[in-house]
Amino acid sequence: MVSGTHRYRFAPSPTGYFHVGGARTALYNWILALQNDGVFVLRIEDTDESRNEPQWTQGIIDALNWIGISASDPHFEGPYFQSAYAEAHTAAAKQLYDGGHAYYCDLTSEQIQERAKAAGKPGYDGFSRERGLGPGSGRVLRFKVPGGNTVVHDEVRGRVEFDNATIEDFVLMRGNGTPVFILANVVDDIAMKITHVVRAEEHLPNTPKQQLLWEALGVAPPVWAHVPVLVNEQRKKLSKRRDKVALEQYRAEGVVADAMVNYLMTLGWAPTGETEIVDFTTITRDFKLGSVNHSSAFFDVKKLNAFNGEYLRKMSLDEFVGVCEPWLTGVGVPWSGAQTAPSVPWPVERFNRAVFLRIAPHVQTRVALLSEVPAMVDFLFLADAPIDTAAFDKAFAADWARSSLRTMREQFVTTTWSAESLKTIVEGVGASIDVKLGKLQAPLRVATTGRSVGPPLFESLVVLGRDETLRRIDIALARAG
RNA sequence: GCUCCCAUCGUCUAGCGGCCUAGGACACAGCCCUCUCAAGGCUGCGGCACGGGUUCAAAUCCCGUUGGGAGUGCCA
Repeated sequence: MVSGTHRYRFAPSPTGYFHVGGARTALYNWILALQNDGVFVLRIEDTDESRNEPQWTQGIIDALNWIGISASDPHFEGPYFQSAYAEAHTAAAKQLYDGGHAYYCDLTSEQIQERAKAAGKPGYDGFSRERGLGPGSGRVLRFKVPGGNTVVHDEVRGRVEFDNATIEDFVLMRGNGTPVFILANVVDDIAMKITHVVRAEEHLPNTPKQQLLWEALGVAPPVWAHVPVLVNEQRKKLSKRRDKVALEQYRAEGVVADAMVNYLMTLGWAPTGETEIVDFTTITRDFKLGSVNHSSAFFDVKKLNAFNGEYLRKMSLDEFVGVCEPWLTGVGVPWSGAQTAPSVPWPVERFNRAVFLRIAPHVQTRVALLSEVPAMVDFLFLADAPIDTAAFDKAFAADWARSSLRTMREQFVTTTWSAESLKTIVEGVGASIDVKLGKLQAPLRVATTGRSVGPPLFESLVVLGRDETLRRIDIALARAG
């Protein structure tokens, strides 16, 4: 086993928004580094020039920072850029070639396919192994896979054995002289003294190749750990193309970091105890690679949202108001990169923090996502009630609707402007015409808030104010005809 | 096709040979609470893929079947 400092790494390629699966893998590595007082190395694998965009790198750093993996933490190292290590990759390739572990091949992929077809076996058949070709333009460098077996010792899966005969002589250097992922990855891991490679299960099949490379390079392989992949409803690996996987998107919708981290950690692993809602300290204390599940896990947005709702409700009022702010003002949270800030439904100058503070306790128990907050309080900051036509028509369909609303209005003029007295008035009106409060409040609610659902009505009206309430009732009465 | 991985409620999981009549959470349904909607409380629905072994005893160990998934690029 490894002695000395544990060095973990997270090696994403900057090819798009930050993937939730990547977030989970990063979290595993981070937690392990924290537990062992080790190091979390961030390496940006930017060797495929065709797919890389520089802006994604900052996105990765921002995303990591959001979930608590801070670049300024002493356990954090990097970012390193794979592209900066090209010389080391080339040198390793030469070492492998000189040592007889690799050879050049000039076959095109078409030729390889033809040979495979003729032989009835898929893959490259080692045609150039003994041809003694030297380097040259268009020639790829291939690894000479030795005979025998390769046994991978995996921290989550145990012992996995591969028959080397099933591993073809894979490419190390492209025809244009650039290294491919598998070589660059291993060389970088060696250069960065990585001791533990914790990554998604999709990498398990090429682990024997990497292990062979470590050995050919004369270095003892790291501890491997392959964690199950995250899948969609169809049980397919989460993909950027067809699934909603961008961490930034969940953030923009109002998922808070703690909820995201907690939820991600319940996928493939579970905290001990009765509840799944646990803080990060508990997670870092209890997490064990050995207890990570072996099967893929469905990334369930519904459950994520439920977690988020719990986190929101657990906050103090101040905290809650604080996290709501960006959705109310359009500023406050760094929607970095290509992510656009949410649009606020009212003119910014109409927003009043003190007013929101009064209604906030009632919205706190009613939202799962922060992005749902504006629609719940927009009636307070819009010049007029944002009338939902269908709700309006339905509320005013009853024959008692207009008359009862008029009666309420009359009494609203002189009453004490408190939730209790408003409720008493409405109840009184209801009793006189034998209509239950639940039904009777509908016209009043739609007239003043524009919607059939929302925060408690009387508290809302108190915050709205007497004058505005009366004005909106008049408008609604006129509209109802 | 080949290689590898996987298999407990619909979903995420607890369980690592007897504490299991299989526990929790999300979702769903009902009830309570209630000015709408939530939140909260209670209740319910629902699972060890199948077949063989091993054992006094198997969800737990072994083998097979079936079913999923991943990999199979001069992508990472």
